Amino acid sequence: MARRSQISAALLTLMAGEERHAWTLEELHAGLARDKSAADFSSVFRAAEKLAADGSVRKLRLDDGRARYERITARHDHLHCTRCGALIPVACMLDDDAFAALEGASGFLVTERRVVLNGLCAACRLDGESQAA
Amino acid sequence: MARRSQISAALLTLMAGEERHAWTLEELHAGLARDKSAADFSSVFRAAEKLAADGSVRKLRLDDGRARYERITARHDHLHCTRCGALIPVACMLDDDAFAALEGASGFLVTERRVVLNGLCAACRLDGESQAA
DNA sequence: CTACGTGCAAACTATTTGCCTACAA
DNA sequence: TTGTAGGCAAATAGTTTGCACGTAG
Repeated sequence: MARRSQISAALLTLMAGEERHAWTLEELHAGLARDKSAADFSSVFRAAEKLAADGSVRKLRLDDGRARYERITARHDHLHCTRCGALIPVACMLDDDAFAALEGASGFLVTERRVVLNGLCAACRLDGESQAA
Repeated sequence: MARRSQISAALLTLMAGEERHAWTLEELHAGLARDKSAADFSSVFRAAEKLAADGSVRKLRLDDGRARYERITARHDHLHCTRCGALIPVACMLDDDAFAALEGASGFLVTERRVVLNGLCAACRLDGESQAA
């Protein structure tokens, strides 16, 4: 595939190298800048979309309206803290039997599962209790 | 609660009266207009947000980036056809045991479940096979 | 020479907010 | 007169696109 995009490569490196689980475009953009691989926001966007298109990363949308990109790893679901914004990966909670039955009966062809539990992470939960906002 | 908002009332009536399961702001706006209850888009937005805030309707975001508002009904999950946009309610598929275990162990407090399966509805699936786009 | 990667700026979509007027309490 | 509803228009946020340039192949 000819010239490999520098930005795409930098994005993959960035995402592989940190513990953060999912990245907004803004975070990716800032991350590259921090690593001296600064690139234009639109270029980051295009590179991220391309990675998502060929399956190298997964794109998802949370209730906060911003898209996230995450590395492809084992299937998992997410906890989303609506206070601090943390996105925490957790083991898949979908009931496979119910799922299979549904797909068979309805004729619906599932291509992506989006399971997100919104709420408060342990830290924010404690925080909120002590200093009730 | 003082003057009841005409728009809020019209929205609830509209949503209760049709089979459509979830509504974008645009659809709500158009729906009111059709019913001779035309209102400004921003007023529809504010009314819908207010209903969502006091729990009369549920707001959710799909991968297409547009917010939807749906009546509160029994707990259910959704199938989202990425071709025709249909949002189909289905019985809840979440594994309650895994769910409870997770909530207990992680300290995460879940306030909302978002379970959406993206894919193709039966109709679009057939359509896509015959006239491969 | 031709395509693709990239930067820069402008366009777009879907909201979201400001401000002003009117009516109900 | 006081707070909220609702219209109108402008502002935002987050993405998305158009165009031009440069270099690898």
